[in-house]
Amino acid sequence: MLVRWPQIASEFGRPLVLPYALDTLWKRFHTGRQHCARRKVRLVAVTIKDVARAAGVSASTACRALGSGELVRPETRQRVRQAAAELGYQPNRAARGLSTGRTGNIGLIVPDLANPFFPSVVKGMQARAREADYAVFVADTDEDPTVEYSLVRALSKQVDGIVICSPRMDEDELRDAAIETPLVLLNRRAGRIPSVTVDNVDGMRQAVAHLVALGHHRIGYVEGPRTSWANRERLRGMRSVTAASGIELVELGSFLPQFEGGVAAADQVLASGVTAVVAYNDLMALGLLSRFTARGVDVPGRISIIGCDDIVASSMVHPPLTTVSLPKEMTGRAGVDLLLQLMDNRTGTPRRELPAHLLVRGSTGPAASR
Amino acid sequence: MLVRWPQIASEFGRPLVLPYALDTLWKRFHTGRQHCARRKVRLVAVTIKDVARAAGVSASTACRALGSGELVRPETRQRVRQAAAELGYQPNRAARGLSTGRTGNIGLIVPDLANPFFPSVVKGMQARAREADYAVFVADTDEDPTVEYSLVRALSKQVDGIVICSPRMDEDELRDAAIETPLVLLNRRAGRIPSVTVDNVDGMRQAVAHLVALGHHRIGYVEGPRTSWANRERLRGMRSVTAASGIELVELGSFLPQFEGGVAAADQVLASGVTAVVAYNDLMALGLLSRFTARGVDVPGRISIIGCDDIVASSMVHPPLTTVSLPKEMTGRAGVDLLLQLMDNRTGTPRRELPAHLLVRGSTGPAASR
DNA sequence: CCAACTCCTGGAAACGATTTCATGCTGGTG
DNA sequence: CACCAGCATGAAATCGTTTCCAGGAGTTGG
Repeated sequence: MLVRWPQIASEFGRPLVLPYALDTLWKRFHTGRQHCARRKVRLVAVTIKDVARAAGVSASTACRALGSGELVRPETRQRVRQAAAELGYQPNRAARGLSTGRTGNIGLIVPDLANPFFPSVVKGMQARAREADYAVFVADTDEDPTVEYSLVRALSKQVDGIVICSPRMDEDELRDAAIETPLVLLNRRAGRIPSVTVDNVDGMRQAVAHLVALGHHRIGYVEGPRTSWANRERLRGMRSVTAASGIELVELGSFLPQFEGGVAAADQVLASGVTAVVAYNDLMALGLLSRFTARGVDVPGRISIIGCDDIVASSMVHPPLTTVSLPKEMTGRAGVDLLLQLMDNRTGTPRRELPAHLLVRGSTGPAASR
Repeated sequence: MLVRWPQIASEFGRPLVLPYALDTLWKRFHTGRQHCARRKVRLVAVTIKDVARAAGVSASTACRALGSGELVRPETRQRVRQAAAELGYQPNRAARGLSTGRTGNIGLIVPDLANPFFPSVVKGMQARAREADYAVFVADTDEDPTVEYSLVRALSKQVDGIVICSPRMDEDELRDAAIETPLVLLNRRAGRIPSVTVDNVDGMRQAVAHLVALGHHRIGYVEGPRTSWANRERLRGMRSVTAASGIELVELGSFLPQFEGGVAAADQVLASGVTAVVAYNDLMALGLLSRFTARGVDVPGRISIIGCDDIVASSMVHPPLTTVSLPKEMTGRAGVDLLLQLMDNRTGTPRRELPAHLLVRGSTGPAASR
């Protein structure tokens, strides 16, 4: 039901294809020439009134028929829906937003899109959000907690709820933010704020168990940022698990949670005399590996490395990295789920904890004999 | 000027901090209790009427004062702006959108967020978009041209313009899409659609010149997807440059533009007897490198590798990858620039071509003697 | 036979910002 | 003194959707 309309097209400056009945457009054009000329986009929109007219009902009935469908005779609803489909009606989100106070958008804040961990989370969020007919704004803080807070404030006007992935803010700020707008945290717990986390302690348990089985007795842990909740959890896990197995734990850091941080940590790791090391994340593990390789230290012959996250790059290096794999896309999906739940039912503190699992690849091997 | 309001807070179900004068809120609450209860968010909003009242003018004047500032006495404008600042006024985007027909959003479509090339582009776009007070919707097509087109249609209702990065659609579809909504292409040229591209031919020239200087005479090119314009350009560049230098070019592929594609290509590269290979992108180059390392082929001793893009992972491997570095964030910024330009002046076909430059790292060396 | 009730529908009033149109005021000119 | 241009301002209409309210049609029960 597409109609070409040369007049408008010429005023518009280029060819136009309009999903609209010709006479209606013509009337609009002539009754409000100036208006149309200024607001060009308007011309092509099918409104709910058009649908209502086509179905022979009022706008209010059309609205009810297209919405919940309650309080309308099934026969009427059917007629309206068909008219809407035929005209290709798509509700104007701005108008709906104005009327309902909802935007139909959700926001996602991540520390650094350049860290391959986060794009995976974004993918998961988007997939789930689209299913629920929400669109996602993504914002990046460059690992700056200050930016993080101001982003929450700025975004909160444009979205119905916000998901923050691995927030670096302190707990008070998070609480403040959660008061202003529905908020869900990923990879972090704080107060009564809904959150999706991964069982870091169990992840570390699997890593240590693997190393113990390979005969390692002295294991290093390279810390990431102290502001990271995940780092604190992983450290806690390493401590309790090594203590339980009678293994000696050497704590190193903290370092930047990036490749460079791992490079910087490498020589300290070697000097500490451990035969295996667990890094806060894969980027750092890759940094360790790179520096070891450059210094001619054999991995895993002389030292074993385990990362955390399972980013794509970790299987691209040689040897491929043994790592504690986190369900990244699932984390994103679960975050949206919780947010949706939170948005129509403000009570409660939903929480979700997802499992991690160890992925054994080439960077771990039997402990070197002393 | 924050006021706690226990009554509303209790109805709201949790503590609330309101940036608003107490008496006005009180009035609103009592005149429209039900309404307020339903539309909870509304309660805390400062509208332009509040600003107008505070400044002692009408809403229309307030609007003019906050906008262009024309047609208002400077003194009045000053007063209105101050009132707005004091009340913390933030215009309701939905209402503005309804009135102006603009959304204040722009859309970005990328083939695959998991490819580290694209997040960098996203970062650049976002930085520029925020400067212009636009928000960015990001969507991911999973390399599927069909999804790409339907995403354009879906997004176009919610945004003022769309940027597509490395589109895989064919040219006709792109043209159709560009008719419906302002559109800018990144890494692709098609018809008269505005675009930001990188000088791929010159990038290949630099790569080949480097290899020639190292004594290579027979060079391979591993193709990416045939639907990729960048791939065609790079191939074209390789052909013309090698022809001009009297070098023999071996074309291989096409392969998936991912790590796995490079792995798959590696053995064919070896069998072809070249001493150096240029890959369509870094992910593929990393795949080649990985497979070579696994087979015990010395890089760069036996064979040199050059990638393209300069993703972060390419400096994390051993040896670090020599690559044709593309200005990723700049591409994103320039894309937004063009889109902004296009949105208020529909005529013209702005184009921007950015330079590439070769980054020599460890994966290239002198040609092996035969 | 009328009151009370349910079910569906249409009219109208929001929502908040923008823009058009009308009006009052000032100052300058014939 | 009359008239007009130009400026600053306010009132009102507009965008498209949702929701409230009133009312009509039909049913049930006293």
